Amino acid sequence: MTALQSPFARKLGAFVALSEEELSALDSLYGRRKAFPAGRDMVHQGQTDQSAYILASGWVCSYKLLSGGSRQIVDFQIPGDFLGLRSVLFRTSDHNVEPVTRVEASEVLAKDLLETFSKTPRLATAVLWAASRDEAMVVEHLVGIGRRNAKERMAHFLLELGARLKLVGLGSTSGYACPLSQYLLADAMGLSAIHVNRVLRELREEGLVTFQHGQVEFDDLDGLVLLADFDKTYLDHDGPLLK
Amino acid sequence: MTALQSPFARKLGAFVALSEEELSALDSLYGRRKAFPAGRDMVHQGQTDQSAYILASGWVCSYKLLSGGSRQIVDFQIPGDFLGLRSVLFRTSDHNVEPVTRVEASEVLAKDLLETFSKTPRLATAVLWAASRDEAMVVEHLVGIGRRNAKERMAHFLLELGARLKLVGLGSTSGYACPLSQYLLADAMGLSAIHVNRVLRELREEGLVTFQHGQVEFDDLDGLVLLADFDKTYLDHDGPLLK
DNA sequence: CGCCCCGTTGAACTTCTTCAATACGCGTGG
DNA sequence: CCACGCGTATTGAAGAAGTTCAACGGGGCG
Repeated sequence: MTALQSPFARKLGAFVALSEEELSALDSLYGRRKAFPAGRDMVHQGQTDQSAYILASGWVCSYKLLSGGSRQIVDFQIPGDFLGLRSVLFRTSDHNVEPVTRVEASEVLAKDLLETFSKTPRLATAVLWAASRDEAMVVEHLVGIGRRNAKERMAHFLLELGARLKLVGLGSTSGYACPLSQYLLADAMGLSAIHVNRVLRELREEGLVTFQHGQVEFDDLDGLVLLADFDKTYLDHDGPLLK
Repeated sequence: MTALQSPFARKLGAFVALSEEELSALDSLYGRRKAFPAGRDMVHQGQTDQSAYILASGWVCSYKLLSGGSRQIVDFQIPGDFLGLRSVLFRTSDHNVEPVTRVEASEVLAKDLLETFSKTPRLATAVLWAASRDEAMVVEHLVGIGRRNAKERMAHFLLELGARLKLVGLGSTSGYACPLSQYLLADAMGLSAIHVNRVLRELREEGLVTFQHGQVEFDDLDGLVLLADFDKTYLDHDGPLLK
């Protein structure tokens, strides 16, 4: 159980130390497992009454389109992330969701979710904690686009992604596998794809990070953290915050 | 009662038609009334265990500081807005809150809030609806900074603010009073104050909107909406969404 | 009166975008 | 098996958008 935890359990475990009982309650949450091919939207803007999902494998992005045709990616979800928590609670999806890779996700029914929460409140705390972190990340993203230049922004993004992946066992302080194209990066960072390319080259040439062939390698983690003004505290928590 | 509603009641009423009973339950929510002078932070980053507030008068902004000294304003709160709902539920404030003007706000204790929610669920729905709208606004803000140029961004911002103010009776389709300096606008839009000045001049000279002497006047609302790619639907709802 | 904050404008400069062209890998159909 | 097309990565050069530096005017307040 401990060795083969799901990414979701692993992530929650970083926030709240979970008992065997709570872990099994978590298992009962998982509904039907569904697969989605890369590229075709899972969720459309304005769609109502949809399920939530827990990502088991693969990456997705949440984005909004503008009338001019450009798009802004609001955030990425990686394995272990909860998808559509808000839209279950409020039944309003104001953005689209597109799988970046092939994706496997477990459906979570609103009923089961609420039931589990009332039976194991610590689990609810953990999930809401995770949701709160997601919100904070959107704010941090906003700050980055508004007040960081392209290089700092990219550095911060790669570090944050690394921290999140490490939390679910998909990365380490030395690097991680990353399926994002430069076009996706551009839409996330509010840049052009060409500039993304240049920025990545500069970061590489300065010996800070190498992002090539779907692999991010931190060549100088401290230097990168410094450049990005990255808050290292939540990069490094190995034990649960709440015993 | 109906004539002299608080801004908060007025806003919730736009989402959910409230009965007399629900309105009086709302009244019981309001705790001690506090006043804050302009300029001195009400909430600091990292502060724990603080109250929530409902703004009665005045404007505040929520912002984050970067190590370089620049800051990014995440959003503004106006009369009727709930302040710190999240930090009551999660007890983590990851940003600062500064009054833009002198502010009067009613304290809301977590206990009273939850109690009221369980007694009058429709009120809970209304509050969460409002919270959800706030979240959506942060996302829209992110999109604007990432993918709209300065003029479109400013236009969108002024329209959104107008829509929010109209909801609480502090504005109309022709304009509203706005205490924000060009420096505050700059920090909100991710621009320099100088460029904000230029953009405002251009918008004025093109006959779209005039922002001078603390007053925003929509000179050509349709033209502005067009320029900003503004979703007019929630600008215009005069009646409650939920009877 | 003088100070400070805010608004305003000009001019030089940086950052990022756009346009254009080339290269590479991979899968498909001939 | 190879040619072709498509999506992605890469680079150069010109141009647009926004920043920075510098200076000045006006109004409110101690």
